[in-house]
Amino acid sequence: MAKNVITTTTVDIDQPIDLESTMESGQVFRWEKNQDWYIGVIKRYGYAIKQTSSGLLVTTSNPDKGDTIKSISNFFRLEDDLGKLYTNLQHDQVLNSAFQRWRGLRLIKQDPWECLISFVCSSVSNIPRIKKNLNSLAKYYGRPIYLGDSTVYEFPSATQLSKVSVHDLSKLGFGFRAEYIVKIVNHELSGMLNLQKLLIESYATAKAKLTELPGVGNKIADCVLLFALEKLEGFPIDRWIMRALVDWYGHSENAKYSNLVCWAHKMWGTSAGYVQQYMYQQRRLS
DNA sequence: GTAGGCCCTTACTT
DNA sequence: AAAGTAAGGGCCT
Repeated sequence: MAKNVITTTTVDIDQPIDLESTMESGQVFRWEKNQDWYIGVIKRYGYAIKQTSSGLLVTTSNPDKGDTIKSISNFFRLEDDLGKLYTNLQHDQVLNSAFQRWRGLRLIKQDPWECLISFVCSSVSNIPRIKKNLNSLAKYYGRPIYLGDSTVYEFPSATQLSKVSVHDLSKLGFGFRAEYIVKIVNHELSGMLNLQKLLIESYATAKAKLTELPGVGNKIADCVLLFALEKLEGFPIDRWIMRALVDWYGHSENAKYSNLVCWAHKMWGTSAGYVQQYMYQQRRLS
């Protein structure tokens, strides 16, 4: 038997979905574009995904068709009703134009561990460098997955990263983030950190836990909360969102992070996360 | 509580 | 080519 058996599945989708803007919206770093396909990993399997008129075409190493559909639906949060979001907030001119420009941009539900490490890497970094860092980790410490002609890598668990030293990571170009990552791996290994448990905690409780970790402050915690821990009120404020809040909503440049998040929650409640994603895309790419 | 210096490099611009 | 700067923050004082 060949080890790289792949199957192809059509996933029909009745929700707005734009694969490209979703994959290029700074949520994930390890999905590579090849022609019309995005290639990456979800849990234990490799996937190549292409947008079609009726939804997505998916080629995968996952042998179970039903599980493939479930995984894809889960990953793209197809349970979220974007049409409703667009209607509910269409009175806001800023958001309304972002909704139209980026229609189908969706939040992604990622693996919490990879998400945490990814955003610790993102601190004062840039996209190409973050990608390089994460791909190094995956390639050197993760399990390879064969998907047709391409090889992708499962993101290494804390156990798989247990022997990684600050020196190793420094050589891979992590800079001052190397120390954070080694410490976070140890937190996870010691059981002091339990990301799965945070899935069922409240936003506030989970955020308090995350910000105890070295290298994780307000912003990075919000990224993990929103992109992986299913806290849709998560409202990460990076430079781009800050500029948007100042330019479009009249906030002061030195407004406090937590006050801004509070304001966002009053404005948008549990839609704050989606609002943030559209604002980010609009401010950064338009 | 909070302003400023510092952290390690890389990618990209002048 | 060399120098400068921005890059999806966080920590410590």
